[in-house]
Amino acid sequence: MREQYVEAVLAVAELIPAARVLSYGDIAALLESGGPRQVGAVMSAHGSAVPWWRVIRASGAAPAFHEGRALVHYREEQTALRGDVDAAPVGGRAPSWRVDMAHARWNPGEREFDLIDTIAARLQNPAPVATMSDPHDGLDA
DNA sequence: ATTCTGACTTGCT
DNA sequence: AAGCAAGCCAGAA
Repeated sequence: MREQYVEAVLAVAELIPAARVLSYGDIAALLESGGPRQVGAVMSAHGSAVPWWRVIRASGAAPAFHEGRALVHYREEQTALRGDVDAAPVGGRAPSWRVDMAHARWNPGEREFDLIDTIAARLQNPAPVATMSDPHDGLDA
């Protein structure tokens, strides 16, 4: 997967405000590139440095294998949740709670949307900078 | 080139 | 509401 893609996904993840979330699929859609699984792959491998708990499954379920740590953050940020948060923190079974997507799903404002659009554009155009006024016609070599 | 796999989604029981 | 199958996208074996 291109390094650019990783950067783009992480960049979007960082834009998500506290107490709000986006699904893997949402991010793929915003970037108009790849799919939910690609975004998931990026988060899995490079997500540790960003607010990864704000990128979840479309169902509202927290990232697989990280439900516990995610819950800590949700409580901290007062993210809207549904279900029995206090019930059985037991391993094995799936958590009995979910993020309330209807209320916590983030809708990028015009400003953020532009920013994301720029990121998406850069993703498809490898070298958007410094080329337009540059007199170099062909890439020699 | 083919097959397997996964921090995913959706639709159908 | 919970489980299952199929679809999907890309990287790895």
